[in-house]
Amino acid sequence: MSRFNALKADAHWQRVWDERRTFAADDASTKPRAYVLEMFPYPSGKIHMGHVRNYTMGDVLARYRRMTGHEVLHPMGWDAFGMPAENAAMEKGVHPGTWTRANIAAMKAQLKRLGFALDWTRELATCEPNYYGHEQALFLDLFAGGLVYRKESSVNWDPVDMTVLANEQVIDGRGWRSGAVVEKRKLSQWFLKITDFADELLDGLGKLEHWPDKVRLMQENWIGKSQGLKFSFVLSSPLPLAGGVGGGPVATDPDTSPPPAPPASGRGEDSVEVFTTRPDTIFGASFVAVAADHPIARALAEGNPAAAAFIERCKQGGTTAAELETQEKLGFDTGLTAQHPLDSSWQLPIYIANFVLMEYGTGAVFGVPAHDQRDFDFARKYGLTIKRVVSDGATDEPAFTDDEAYTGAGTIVNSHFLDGMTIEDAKRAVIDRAEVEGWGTGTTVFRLRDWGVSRQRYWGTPIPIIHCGACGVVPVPQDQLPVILPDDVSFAIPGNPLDRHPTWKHVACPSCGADAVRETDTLDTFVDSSWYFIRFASQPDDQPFDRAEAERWLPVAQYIGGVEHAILHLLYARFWTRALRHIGKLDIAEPFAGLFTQGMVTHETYKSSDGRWLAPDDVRDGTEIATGHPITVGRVEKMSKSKKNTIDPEPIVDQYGADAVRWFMLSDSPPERDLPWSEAGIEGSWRFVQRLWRLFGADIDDVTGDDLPLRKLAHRSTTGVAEAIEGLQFNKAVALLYTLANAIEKAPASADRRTAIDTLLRLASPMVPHLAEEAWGMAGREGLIADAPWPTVDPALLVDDEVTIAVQVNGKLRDTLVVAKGTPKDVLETTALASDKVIRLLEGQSPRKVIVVPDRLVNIVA
RNA sequence: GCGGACGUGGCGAAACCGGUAGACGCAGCGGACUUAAAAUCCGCUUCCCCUGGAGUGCGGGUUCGAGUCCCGCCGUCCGCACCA
Repeated sequence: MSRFNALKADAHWQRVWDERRTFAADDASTKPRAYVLEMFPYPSGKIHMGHVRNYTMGDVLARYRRMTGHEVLHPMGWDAFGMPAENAAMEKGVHPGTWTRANIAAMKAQLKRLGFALDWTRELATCEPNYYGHEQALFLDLFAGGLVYRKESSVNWDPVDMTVLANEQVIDGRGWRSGAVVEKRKLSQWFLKITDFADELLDGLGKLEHWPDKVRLMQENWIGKSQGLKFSFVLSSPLPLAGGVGGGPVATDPDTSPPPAPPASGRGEDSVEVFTTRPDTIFGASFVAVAADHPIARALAEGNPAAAAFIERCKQGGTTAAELETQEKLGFDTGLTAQHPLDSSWQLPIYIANFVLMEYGTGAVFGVPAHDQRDFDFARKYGLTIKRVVSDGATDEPAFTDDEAYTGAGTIVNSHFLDGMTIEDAKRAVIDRAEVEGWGTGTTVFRLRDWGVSRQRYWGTPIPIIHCGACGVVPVPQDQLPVILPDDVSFAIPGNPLDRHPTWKHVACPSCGADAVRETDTLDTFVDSSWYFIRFASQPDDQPFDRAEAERWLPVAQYIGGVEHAILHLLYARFWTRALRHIGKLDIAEPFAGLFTQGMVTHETYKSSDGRWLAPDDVRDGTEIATGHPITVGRVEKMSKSKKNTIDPEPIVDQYGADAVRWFMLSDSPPERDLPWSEAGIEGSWRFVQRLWRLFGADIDDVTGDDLPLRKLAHRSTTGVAEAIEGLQFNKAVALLYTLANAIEKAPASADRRTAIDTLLRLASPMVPHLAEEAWGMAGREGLIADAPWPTVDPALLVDDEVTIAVQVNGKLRDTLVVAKGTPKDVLETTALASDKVIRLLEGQSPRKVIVVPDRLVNIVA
């Protein structure tokens, strides 16, 4: 019998699936629906092993759901805007669109070769006007709904590339591409009001039962809800102001919508507002500190060179983790003092401090050195009072002699009316009193910031806004959408080609007809990926989606992707979905009912004798092929170009076929953990594919006879594999299939064996679909196995009538008994005590105690 | 610093509610077939001082019984990070 010819079979069945549109989802179907989605790829040009693993997992689930009678939506598209296309344009002189579309074509061909059960009729690319035009419409809907605003904000500016960089693109203070020192610049940026949904997004996490705890926790921390007290200290002397500092820390653009945040300096120029989560320690305060860019600091700097110099110094501080770790707490005594809200005779010094962040809370804090480590360090350095107000039970003395701050539980002391209270009670008491007396309010503060979506880039969705000298910000009218990116752009010089395009940005104001200019910023590509799963579910020409149609598919039943998207993408998509609900476009709260984050594909790393990284192809039998020198084998790490330990899937598919690659992706490692790629592993997968082929191809006509144990195993395997796939435990499903295949190979010919082979074929078909179709066709079966049902299970065959009982003496295994299931306790005990080994161990003594667990074990305590 | 996850053979890993630790795969070893090799098939494969003993990172505890539960360490990885 011949080998399984994967190359031939793969191509054949992929064509058949395509021609028959086997995996096109039917919107009109009455079957239960299952929306299975993997995170769509960025079209970099080539798929990598991570894609293969991700899409194989989704594919097995999608194919399994089809077999269990679901109408499955399993689409694929392209997250096609983004910087790499512009970089390619700059480096190779190719248009970003040309580059991107060629990459899409290449990657689509690669994906097709893996035989994924995808509905290609719904393919979309975010860089096409028929996608981003609808996104512009949604953006304007959100704008009309009050969820979009514009304000000036500080950005990372690369002065060489003349563009804004994301925080992730700033490495040690320099642009990742240009290497230029990044500047902070104030630019007018568009923001989405994700903070309006902070509480909702946080609460919603609790209902996402089918999400990994890890991701929920990460989002919870990211949203960062803190409850406490916001209150004002009255300044003891008026600020030496030159014309006033204005309302808040952030000067607002004249043409903006109202910014959501109230001015941070509270009641005006004669007070400083602070936020604290520890109002219970209010009597332990010994100073007030404001951020370097706080209005008070800025006002002071105008007339005080020393203050100005200090603020400059703060700004130079590094922002990397390591720098923050070691950076000294620095303060500048302003000479100003603030009056304690509960004691008008108590004056606290006001410092400008480098550890206070303008972005969080009110940009000002009060310091309680005894019970906050940072305040403690600061107080030690500047000789400020350290007063105990929380007792750990050891002492109540106000003099605090410990070496570090005490942040644990305890009783409030040295605090007037709070004395004797617990921390929680004291918090409540101070907030109540502040609210009654009117100097503060109980407040919730979030770490989450509004989402800045402006990017000074060409290859993105144009923000559909027109700036008119007379009318201000004017949305592009719906009938003028989409705002299409011009094709005739040049990347010869840095900066945003849209901004310097000769004609594109010049338009008549839709409102008054005067000369006006388009917004030349484009949207963050995370906007594109915040709603693509809705467009997959419904894609009419005249609107972003049909509400009823989308609601029939959504939410996504199972979403699968990398954990690197745990926060940004998944939080933005959750926000966008809730924002659409808020404006009445779609009544879905959570876009992804189930989430699974898969592990990476890893590989050994190799280094030459002189320390160069070597690719797996450069290495054979512990030596470098080119030089013959011995190599060192390094850790197993994530595949990366820099360490040269990548394996390109394409030649692997050429050599072993899609099914062997798919099988390998599912074998051995639990899907959420890393999968170490190995040559031996793919060889093993290939051998198993061939073994299956031999099993399926054997002559099995006209055999009769029973094989009850095998029949039972086939039924047990069917439930086992089903449970494993539903739980996304593909490694367990694979192990069960090996076990079943092993048993079938060993079993003599019988009718049960023939049926077991059919069962194995169906159970394995989601994983090795090409082989399964080929075997199915060869056996002369009707239609496609892709359309065949999952085997039915006879529950009676799942129970064993014989069980093996463990016989322990003092908890150690000494013997086993095979007895009928349900054998009564006393019989088990008698049988166990009659065991030769037990008799020998007991040495004639009678047991002190015997524990019997029916169908499980007998433990004899001697 | 804060938060979290994880530590089981040479390797990837299983082990349900506390009940026979190591299923399944890889690698390895022995054998069959072959002129030979590949492929395939059969068997072995946690360790040791092997009629027995030890063993799930280390040290304690609870229990008739602990990989699983509790306490304390050690280590690895991940996320956030001057968050008031």
